[in-house]
Amino acid sequence: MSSNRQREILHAAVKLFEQKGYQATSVQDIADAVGLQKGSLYHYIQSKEELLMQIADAAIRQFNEQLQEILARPMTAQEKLAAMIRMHVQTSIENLETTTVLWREAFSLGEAPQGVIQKMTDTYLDLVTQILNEGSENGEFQVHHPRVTALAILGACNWVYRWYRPSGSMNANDVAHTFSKLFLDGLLTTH
Amino acid sequence: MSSNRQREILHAAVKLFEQKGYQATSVQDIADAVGLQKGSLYHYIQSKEELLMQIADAAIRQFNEQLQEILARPMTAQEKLAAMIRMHVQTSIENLETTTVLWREAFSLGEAPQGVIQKMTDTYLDLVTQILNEGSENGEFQVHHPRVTALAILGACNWVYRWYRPSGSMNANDVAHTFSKLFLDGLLTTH
Amino acid sequence: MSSNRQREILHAAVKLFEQKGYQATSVQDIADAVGLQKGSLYHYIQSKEELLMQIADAAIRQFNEQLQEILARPMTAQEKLAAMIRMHVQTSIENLETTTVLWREAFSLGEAPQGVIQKMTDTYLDLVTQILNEGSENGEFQVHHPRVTALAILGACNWVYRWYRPSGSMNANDVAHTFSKLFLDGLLTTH
Amino acid sequence: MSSNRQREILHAAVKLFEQKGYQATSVQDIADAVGLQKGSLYHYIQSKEELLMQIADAAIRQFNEQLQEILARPMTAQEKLAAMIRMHVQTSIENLETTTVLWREAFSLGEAPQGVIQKMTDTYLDLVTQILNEGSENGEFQVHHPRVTALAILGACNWVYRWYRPSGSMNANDVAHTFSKLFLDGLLTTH
DNA sequence: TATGAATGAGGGTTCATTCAT
DNA sequence: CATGAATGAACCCTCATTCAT
Repeated sequence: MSSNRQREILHAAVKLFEQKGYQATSVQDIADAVGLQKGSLYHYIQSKEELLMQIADAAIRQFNEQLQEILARPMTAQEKLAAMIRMHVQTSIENLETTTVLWREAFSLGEAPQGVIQKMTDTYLDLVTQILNEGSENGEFQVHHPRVTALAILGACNWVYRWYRPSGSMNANDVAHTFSKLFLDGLLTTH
Repeated sequence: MSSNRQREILHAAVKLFEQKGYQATSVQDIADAVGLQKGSLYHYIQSKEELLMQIADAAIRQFNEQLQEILARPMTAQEKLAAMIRMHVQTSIENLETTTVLWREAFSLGEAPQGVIQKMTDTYLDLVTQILNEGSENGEFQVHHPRVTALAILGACNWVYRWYRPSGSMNANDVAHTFSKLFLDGLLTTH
Repeated sequence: MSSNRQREILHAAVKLFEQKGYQATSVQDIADAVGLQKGSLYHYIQSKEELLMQIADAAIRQFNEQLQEILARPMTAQEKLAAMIRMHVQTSIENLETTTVLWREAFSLGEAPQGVIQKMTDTYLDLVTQILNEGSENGEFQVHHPRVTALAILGACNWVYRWYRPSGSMNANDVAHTFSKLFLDGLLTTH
Repeated sequence: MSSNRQREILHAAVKLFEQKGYQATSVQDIADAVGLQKGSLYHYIQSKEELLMQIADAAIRQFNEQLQEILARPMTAQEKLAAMIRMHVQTSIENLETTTVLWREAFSLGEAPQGVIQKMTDTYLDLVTQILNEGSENGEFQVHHPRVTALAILGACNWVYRWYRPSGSMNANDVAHTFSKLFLDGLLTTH
């Protein structure tokens, strides 16, 4: 179904969308990157927007699937949260280009496809909130406002694409560890 | 200097850039919004990009100035951090459109203006990091990695524009309070 | 009639038309050069095209008037031709900007004003041809085809604006002398 | 490489640039002339300016190449000069539109492309000057100032596009002959 | 006299997409 | 499968000119 060429094109699109932005990337740019003529691209894609949609969909889908797996494992809430953070940061960093496109460019999608992405993002938020509620209920966590707390954690994680550089001294584990400590223990020394 | 019309135009641009995105907003759209001919706009602006730059510049500048004020006040580190979070969330929410344009659209700027914005954003990060270092040094905080921690806090705060809706039940204070509790106390009940 | 301001404007226009060309010079450029607003210029001029017309008209008119004077003087044909060449080269060089505008930019005029300039140019050609005919009739000259010969002489003279630089080592007299020798004596040593 | 359409477009551009001038000719005009949409032109050209450059470049190049050929032939200086004049006048007249664009419109080019044309024009001048020097050295010519003399001859020849009309009674040979006589023998009967 | 806001038409260029070959 | 010609709408921006103040 998804031929080599199609994967090539998708990959080129990710790279270009990340570098120049979706709108600033022309179909010609993508064609050049895979060594095809502009017109020939349309044997493989339906539209430029569909390309963006595929990238964003695959990206958010991966986050969701991995989180589902974590939730299915028998762990305490705090272990689940730490695992979620590690997974999220790691995935973001390992697929920095894709993640960038997801969070920065998906806004350029039309209403309908954007709604699809939004729905999956909402689901993801629900799952994270669920971890917090679980910890709250079993006494592990004190959560002031689960949904907003989940949004805070997700905000921190999803902001990573904006500052993380592979050339820097930190790896994904370092970042995840710092995040986990912050969210679980807080900053204060006096508890 | 900044006439009524200029402010009108800026305001219309903020609104349109927030609604449709910078690239999808045409100069014609802005002209229509203020009741001018397309060409007439150019009595007030130099270019569409300059308009975006002005918006982004004013936005990040306001964040910086307010944070400077907070830092100048005689408070403990944890008070400063709470104040910073409250200010940041409140400003983001009160100027939701402007903030959205700042974080979502500034990427469309050319290299040079984007660099200016980036520099101010970096300064802001430095100031927040400074609060953490201060708290760390005087024993108030235990900070695993100050810079990454600052980025986590900023990520959470800057993500607000993506989910906050004025029509919802939460106000800025509610959000800020939840954020502060999370970052200061952490989630764990067992300390 | 022609106030100081009007002369100022004309002068600025000549300078700008010479430097950037008529079409590439905006009314704003001229306004800037004289320290007025674009709109204020129209108290002094009727249109940008009229400015060009005035410059071209004055330029060709001066050539014609000076040639008339020469023709009225009691001289041999060869003296008249030499005088004409000296006058033409000198005037071209002394008013290099104006002359440049005349020959290079007048084409941008509309049909009617261009016709006026053309008529005066034709008259000038007639007067030069007349010198040649005079010399031919009285035996001073051997002229193969008076009109074409006149056009050759005028071509040489009118080309001067394209290569003459005041910073060079030649002055108008040097050029005129070389031209006269060429046209009167020819290049051949064997006569 | 240069398809039919490309030649068609070039030809239409020459015609329009000659008739209306480069600046007054819109891309729309050219598109209309070849029966394409404005945007479709850009499959064949890079820009309007590039079109002008191509025309001017080809024109001056042809003059240079033909002069090189003449210089390579074993002839006396006076024969070379006569041949140069004949070639120049003939080429100018046979390609009257192209020649007109070269001398009248190339000024509208940007600095860089204009410099390229200028360099080739300078080379041409050098070659003509070389003929004069040759004749001067071998005693055929008496040349007062070789470079200025060459400029006079070129001025006369390059002015042709401004007055020659194919509908007139003169052909290229007539003009060339008159020019040659003038430059070689001069006007005076008394030598 | 001088301003500067406003016009309105036009400028060159880009681009996602289609389609006959 | 691949091409590349063609579309047609939209893009940002410029500019000579007018006119109320």
